[in-house]
Amino acid sequence: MVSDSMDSRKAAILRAVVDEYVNCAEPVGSSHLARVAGIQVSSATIRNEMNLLEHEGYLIQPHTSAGRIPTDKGYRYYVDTFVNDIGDSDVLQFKSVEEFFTKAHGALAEMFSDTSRLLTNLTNYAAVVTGPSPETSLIRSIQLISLDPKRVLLLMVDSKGAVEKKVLELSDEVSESHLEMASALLTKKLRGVPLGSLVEAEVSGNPELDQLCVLSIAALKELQSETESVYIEGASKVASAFDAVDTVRRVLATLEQHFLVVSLIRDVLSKGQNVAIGSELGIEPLAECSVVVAPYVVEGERVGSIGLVGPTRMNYPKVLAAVNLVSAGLGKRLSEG
Amino acid sequence: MVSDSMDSRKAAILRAVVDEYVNCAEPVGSSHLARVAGIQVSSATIRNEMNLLEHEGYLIQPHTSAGRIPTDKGYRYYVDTFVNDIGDSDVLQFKSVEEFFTKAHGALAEMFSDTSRLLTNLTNYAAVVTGPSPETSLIRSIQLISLDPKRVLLLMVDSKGAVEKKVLELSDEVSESHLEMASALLTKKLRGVPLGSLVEAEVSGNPELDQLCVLSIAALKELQSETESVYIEGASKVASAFDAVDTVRRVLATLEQHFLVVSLIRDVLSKGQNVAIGSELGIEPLAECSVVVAPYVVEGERVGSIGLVGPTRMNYPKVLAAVNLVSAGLGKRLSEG
DNA sequence: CTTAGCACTCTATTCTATCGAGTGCCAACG
DNA sequence: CGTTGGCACTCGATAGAATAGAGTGCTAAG
Repeated sequence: MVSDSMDSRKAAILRAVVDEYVNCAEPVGSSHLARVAGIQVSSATIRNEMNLLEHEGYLIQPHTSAGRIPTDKGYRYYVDTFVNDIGDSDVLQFKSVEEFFTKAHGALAEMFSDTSRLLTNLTNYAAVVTGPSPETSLIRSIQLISLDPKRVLLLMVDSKGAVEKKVLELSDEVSESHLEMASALLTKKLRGVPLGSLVEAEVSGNPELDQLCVLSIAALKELQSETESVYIEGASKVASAFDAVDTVRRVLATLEQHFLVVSLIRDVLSKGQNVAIGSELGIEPLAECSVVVAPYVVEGERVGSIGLVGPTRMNYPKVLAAVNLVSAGLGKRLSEG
Repeated sequence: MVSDSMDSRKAAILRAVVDEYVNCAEPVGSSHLARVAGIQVSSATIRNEMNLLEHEGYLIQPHTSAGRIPTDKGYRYYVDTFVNDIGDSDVLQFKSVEEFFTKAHGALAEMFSDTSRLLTNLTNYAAVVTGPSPETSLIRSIQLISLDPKRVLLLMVDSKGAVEKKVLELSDEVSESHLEMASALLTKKLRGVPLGSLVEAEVSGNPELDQLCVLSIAALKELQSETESVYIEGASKVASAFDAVDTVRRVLATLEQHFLVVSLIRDVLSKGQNVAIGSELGIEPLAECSVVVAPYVVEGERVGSIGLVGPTRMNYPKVLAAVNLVSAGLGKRLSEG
């Protein structure tokens, strides 16, 4: 990496590139910027700066002799730096959100799916709303049962007697005795632990046992995410956001795996972030997507979260404003009712 | 239209064209059929027959010197004629459906969305499950209130005191006095009628009043559809079914309008059909789609329905088998619980 | 009635030539 | 020394021309 000296002019240029690219979806060139943006230098100077920005990893050229587009790092800088400039955006939007929440009524589930629809309509991206987590039940016991040499059924019984199950796919065959040992070990370690607060498996020495434990804990985490209620709306917006039908398919297929989306949102929030960009998501099929999330607060407690999924080339200011507005509105509404 | 004499060989050829096109998604030519299908005549003969089938409207050529693809009419004939040949399809599928319903558990809503997911996974098309209609409430009164010259708010109060509202968009301006007359007329005619069994508006003589009545009744029907619970899954399957991203967007946007989907399914069933093909749907953005539906029966009563939405180039035998299997399973499961 | 043969049509593919947006570099300028 | 106009260069996108081949309709013979 080159000496990152980000003076204010370079920052302004980076910002202009992001804004322009978000609008037009086409690589933006130096002369275009000189004309459009409020930057009072010649295109040659802009070219120099863009060159630097490229070497520092904020921009790339899709091919020589095209304009430039922001990298994930570029978007990240944009979000971190310029987001504070943004007031709560349009008044129009503000009013319609307020109106929505004063008129909203009906059951909780309806409230959430309506909120999800509101979000997707406000922003034209796909929206996610997670409901409050089910009361955290405690793990009582865990059983691993062989289905065939490489597939194992995980049974979890919780403190209320509910049984949840999940199939593990192993990479290597495992003996019955190992299964029994792992069952005992997991039950001993996890008994009384709430499903919501699982930590990583500690190493037990034996590699085969470890494999089982790691897989089991991963499966338990999935279970938790699966039992959470999720409302996702706006599939058609995904189809508008990308022009490769293949990307659309990949993204939609991923969004249909609710537990993935839930744990994605959880991960982002747990890092204290509210934006995750492209590769930062760590989910290959969503490499071209960004996620903007916010928790909503009822009686001082974060009970759930809302989020938007769109292309990395996303209108961050607008989306951040929408997410903040809606999460505040939702929290307030739920605190009253 | 030419003298439709559909002898058995022509029917076999039509069938083979549909089968082949469903598989390969490419126009099928005469020589290809002569090779692949179990038809023991030369390609020249097949060509002659295909020519006839085209003139009779069962097939078309996308362009001269491409193979042929079925028209909506072609699919219709295929479905009406050959569907009885089809046993309950794969045993594998049968078993997995049975297994699903013996293991199924959880709340009603969960049951429906799981069923929807089952359907979409079995078939690789988008699935729709409608829950039981809410207890049919009776209309108590109807009020039309002017918002601005061309927009009117319809208020409906039902027998339980619940208020539902809907905005009507008029093509012509309407006077206050007409609104009052229409309100009175509608209330008189519809008082005590269950929302579910609205019939078309009868003519009252006055054209302006009629416009209002027709619009109001349409709005009330929409209201009914909107309050029905719907579970739609498989957006990503839509993205796989079409290769024009624009078509994908259109179809997904339409599927997101739940009331449209619900009334579509209702319409198909009310005609005693269970398949609607392309233009038969009467919904422009779904012109390239087909819908296969089945009601499910609990304690002798049709309480809801399930359906699949895919491209007209859909695997009808498989989908019909799946729909029948699942509706039977769902009905049985709900009758027990 | 069926079928082999053939001329014909028209899309899809490939290749080439051209255009132009955008760049990097350099020399001149304030 | 930062800024700017000028310029040669690169490379994708677009348009046109040539070719290949799949598939047809028709005709004449079996």
